Amino acid sequence: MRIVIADCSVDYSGRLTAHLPLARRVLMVKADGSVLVHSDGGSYKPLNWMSPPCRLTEAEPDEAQAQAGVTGVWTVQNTKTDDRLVVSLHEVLSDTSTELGVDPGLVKDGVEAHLQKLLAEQITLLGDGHTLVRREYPTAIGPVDILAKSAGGASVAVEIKRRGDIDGVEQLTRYLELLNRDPLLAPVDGVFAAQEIKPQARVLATDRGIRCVVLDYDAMRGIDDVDSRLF
Amino acid sequence: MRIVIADCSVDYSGRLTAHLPLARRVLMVKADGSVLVHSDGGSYKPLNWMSPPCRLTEAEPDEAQAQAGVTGVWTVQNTKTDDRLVVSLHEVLSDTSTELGVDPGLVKDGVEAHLQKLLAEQITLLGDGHTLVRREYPTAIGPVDILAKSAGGASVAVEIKRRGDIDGVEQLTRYLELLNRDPLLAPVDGVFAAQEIKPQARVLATDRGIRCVVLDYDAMRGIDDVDSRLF
DNA sequence: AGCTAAATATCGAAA
DNA sequence: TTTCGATGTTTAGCT
Repeated sequence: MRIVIADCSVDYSGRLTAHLPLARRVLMVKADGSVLVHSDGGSYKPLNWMSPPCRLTEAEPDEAQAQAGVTGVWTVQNTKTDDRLVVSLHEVLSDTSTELGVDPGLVKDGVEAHLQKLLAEQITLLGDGHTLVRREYPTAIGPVDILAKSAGGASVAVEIKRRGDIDGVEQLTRYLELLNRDPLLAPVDGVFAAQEIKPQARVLATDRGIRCVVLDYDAMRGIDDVDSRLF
Repeated sequence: MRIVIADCSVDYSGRLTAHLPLARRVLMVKADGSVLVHSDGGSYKPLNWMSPPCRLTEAEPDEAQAQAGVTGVWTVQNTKTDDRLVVSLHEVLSDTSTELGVDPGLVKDGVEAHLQKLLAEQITLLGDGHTLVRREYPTAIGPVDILAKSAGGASVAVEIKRRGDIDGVEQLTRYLELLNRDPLLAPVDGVFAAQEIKPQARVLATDRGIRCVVLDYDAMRGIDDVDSRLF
């Protein structure tokens, strides 16, 4: 990992073209040759960057560039596409390199897959007497998160989201349209289950006869823990 | 901008919980208090981070932590949510601060609006004899990207995307339904135009009688350049 | 302010 | 390998 702090201007060309005017910035060069250009604000996203696979070449400025105060030019060329990042360095305040080694990587917990697993285990959250048919029930346009049966024996298709948006309702609507063509399943009711359901999504769902269920992740995880202790 | 290179472990809790085992990493502390944890690989995305608004507090390790080799603990707390990032520092190799100032920001060029402009200029890409009626043709549920007429005089509504997804087909379907109610326009054919069309989107479009057209951005831009030179 | 769509998205799993 | 959906998405545009 090489970190350079310098006054620089940056030009990118690839899917789009973009330009960064001269200013003081942090340049991060990773071991794989990728380059990140960071400012002292904004989010974790760099102002500009080049993703691997790519190669960094350093060159002296030509006469006109030198005249403009450029002391060095970095060209970062993607080795598979024609994406290119050109950094024109003016004053360089710092240039240090450190060996970091390979990172052991991130351990995550608590995503949508977990929600699906938990709801499958606690299927009666959909209503008393509900039973699980299967998770990832396959259809021609993709798998339905959960297929269940209600106490009355009707099929229930469940779409699970962390954040319930209009897109999710549209998705479930398509599944329902398809599933209801299957005489072995029809009629199929829809349930839109999410940790948080946006008002517009709720309105659309209700309008289409789709039931909304808000999932309490912590509570579900808690019950899961209790089960783990009991068995 | 403060940059620290150190052996550290990191814990995040918020929307999810995540843990980074002890390893050598780069910590970037921006002027707004946000923190980025970078390794020497991957993309521009940090291994872990805290977005502003947030506050960084540094503390001494407790006895147990000190016993484990921890020399300092950073707690980065989001000031609006209960998201929290905890960095346990072991050996610190480097700790430097630099004043960067406010960045003038990125200048972009060449996105979806450009695709629309190019297709309007090269409307015969839809088929011989096609003529442009207008871009951004207004309807009650929003403007259609392009309205054209085919050689046979039929109306053609075009939805343009950079990446053609199912959403875009749904959007075009809604437009077509509305436009076909207008006796002055009906019948209106649909064309789904994108740089890249996902298979599922293509299936859905075809099923609904919507034609798919893949746009070659570079070729269209090339022709545009030729035109620019001629006139 | 709130919502929707795009992104040089990135990332991971499944087919 | 390609495709597809999720993301602590982030970001920009619009109502």
